[in-house]
Amino acid sequence: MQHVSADPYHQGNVRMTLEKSDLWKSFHNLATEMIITKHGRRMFPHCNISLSGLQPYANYVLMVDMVPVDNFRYRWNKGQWDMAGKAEPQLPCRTYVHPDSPALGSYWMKQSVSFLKLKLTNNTLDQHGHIILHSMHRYIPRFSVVQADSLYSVRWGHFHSFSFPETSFTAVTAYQNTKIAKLKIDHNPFAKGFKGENTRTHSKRCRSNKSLGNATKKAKQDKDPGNKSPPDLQRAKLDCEPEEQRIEIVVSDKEDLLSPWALKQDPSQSHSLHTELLELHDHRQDYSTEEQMVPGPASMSYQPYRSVEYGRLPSPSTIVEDGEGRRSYESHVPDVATVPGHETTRPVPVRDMGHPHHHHTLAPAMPQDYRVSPVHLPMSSKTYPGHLGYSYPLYSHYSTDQGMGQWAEGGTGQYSGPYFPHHLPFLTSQTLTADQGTPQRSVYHHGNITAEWSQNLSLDNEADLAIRSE
DNA sequence: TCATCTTACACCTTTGAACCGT
DNA sequence: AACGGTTCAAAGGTGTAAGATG
Repeated sequence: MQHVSADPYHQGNVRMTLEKSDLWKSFHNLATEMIITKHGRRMFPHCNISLSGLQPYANYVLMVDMVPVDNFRYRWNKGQWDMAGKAEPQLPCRTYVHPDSPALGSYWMKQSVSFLKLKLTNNTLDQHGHIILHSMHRYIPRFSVVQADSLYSVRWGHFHSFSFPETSFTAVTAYQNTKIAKLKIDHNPFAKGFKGENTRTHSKRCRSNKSLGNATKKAKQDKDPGNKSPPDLQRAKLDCEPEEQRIEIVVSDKEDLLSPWALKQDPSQSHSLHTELLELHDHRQDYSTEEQMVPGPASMSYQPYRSVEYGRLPSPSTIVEDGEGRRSYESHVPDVATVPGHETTRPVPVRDMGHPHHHHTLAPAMPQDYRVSPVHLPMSSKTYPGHLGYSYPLYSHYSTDQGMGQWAEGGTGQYSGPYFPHHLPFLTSQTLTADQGTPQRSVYHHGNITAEWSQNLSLDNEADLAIRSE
């Protein structure tokens, strides 16, 4: 198969559209909750996007990670979400790489891209590559498209990052809002067993009135329909992070952006703001990337964008809405290739991860600090038509107050060294797991061992592409 | 006591192998 | 032998209830 590398300086205008936007909005209007479990739970609705504006014969890697919306912990109280203090220290941020990555632009644009198999967990020691989240914290998925011929070269790619306000959610271990649970039952085919009140199981499960479950008890509290919004939600900072690591999120309550928190509290204010910005300013990075927040329909009269060209001015952008309610964001930012020469050549000690001053060692084109990003690779990255493949999430930044047990403990596939290869600030240290129950490819990326991994990856990708081209 | 988390469970869909007919 | 359709069992995705935990 012939690979044609696109001129990084003349990339097209990348546009991303959220599929099933209406469904997302339905959940968003009730304050979306996503169950997280020890062994990992899929999202519902799951992330499904479509892409355009890619170069058909250039390879791209698609990724998604979960960005904390703010720096608070929440609690469900009397039918509404209340702030319940400061957020827990940030966990090792994992990035889920779409199992088809890398693939040609034509492949990504041919059909919508599903992140169905992405799983969320609250298990900080998870080794299955699931995205680790804190319960009772709020997140928003961030999709990233980077032109790269392999995961190996992602580090040099130019990132286009997109977020959709209606996909924000609160991670929970059990549903707090029964309306959310009901909505999930209504739309998730796997939950059909819970449809209808007259089912055998339902009557069986309701046999005990004195032992009402969490959600049942909460249902009584739901009598109060007003989901009030913490006023501070409109502007919150991750001030638990060092200055350089702060993610600033500016959110207005225009339209339904975070509406369960804002509109229902005081509808009169729902249209008081005519700006809708959600900026994720990650000051840690000095790299070139674009991060774009797709606004709600009501915001069509203006041009909100979140194209954060770190160190550069944001560029013009266009909001596009099709007849089916899908919204997309088109990037007009001229891509600027980042070159390896921007990186430092000094290895970074593990203990310094998350240090406020480490950002100078960053690669120039990563949405987060991926210097210490152990990569999960499957035994094979092959995916077949009609079958979803494995995931090989990347791991991003740590902060100093995060437990490192996940990486520090010994054994197969465990990181054991204090340094990361200086020439691989992005793909580093290990392959922890493939899929559950799958034999692990354990490679510690030091020196020429890295080349071994690279070779394996390359071979897998070649085979993958060959299969797809058939 | 309370909020939150974990686990087991029944029910369901999805998946893929086996089987059959053409 | 190859292909396509059907069947069926296993695997795995759901929310709920009940108990555990801190």
